[in-house]
Amino acid sequence: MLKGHLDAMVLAALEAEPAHGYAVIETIKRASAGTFDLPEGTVYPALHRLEHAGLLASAWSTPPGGRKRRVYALTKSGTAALADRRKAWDRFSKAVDTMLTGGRTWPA
Amino acid sequence: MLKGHLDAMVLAALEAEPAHGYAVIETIKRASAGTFDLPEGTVYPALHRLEHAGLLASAWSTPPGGRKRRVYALTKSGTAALADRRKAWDRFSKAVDTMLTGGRTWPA
DNA sequence: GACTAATACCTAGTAATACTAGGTATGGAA
DNA sequence: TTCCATACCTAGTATTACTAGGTATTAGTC
Repeated sequence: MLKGHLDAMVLAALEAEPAHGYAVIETIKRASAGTFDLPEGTVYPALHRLEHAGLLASAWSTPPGGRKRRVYALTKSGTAALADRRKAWDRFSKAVDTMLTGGRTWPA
Repeated sequence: MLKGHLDAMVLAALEAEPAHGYAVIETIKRASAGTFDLPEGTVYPALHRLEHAGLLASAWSTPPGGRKRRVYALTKSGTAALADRRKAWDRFSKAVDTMLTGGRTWPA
């Protein structure tokens, strides 16, 4: 349902500050008002993919009295990629909007 | 890049009037101002899929002095599906927008 | 102390999707 | 007659997101 734009959302979730996988899921759920309640099997592989592509870097951390977490942060490439993805999304969504509404105002 | 929303666009392209595959490609290209220049290998299988799913019906036609074409039209299910897809797109795109802009106005 | 829920990570396998790369054929223009 | 645009098709491929499992820790409850 959201194929192809997951990466952009994951990168965006990490823009403000580095975070671990579970937190990324929570952030996306909250920011999308529940529309995107992504399963872990979707997000963890995506994080690995993005790290492998050099857009994210990770490090293990163990907060005081907490469990071990892998914290991901945007790399320089990741920041650039996010900017690209935003532009791509903008073009993409405008084009789909035009296609689906035919230029009309969407009836209430 | 547009995975998952192709069907909606194909259905929308056929909403105004029935058309054949090649025309659907042209319609989408024009309506999206060139953003979506879909290869035939993407659109024809999609038309077959949608017909198989009962959302489209097709008939061969040979216009005077023209080649044989397969003309597709929305079925009743197709019209309903298009309405659903539009709503889904609306929710989806709003959620991604929020996620990517973080509620901020997008800087120029 | 036992049990449960929430947190936190992971992977193998699967279904679907869109695309690549081919192929066929006709009509009109150069 | 050669080429381009039209018009259709399919087999195979890469990618993607998801399903369905598994492991482990911490905190709270009974």
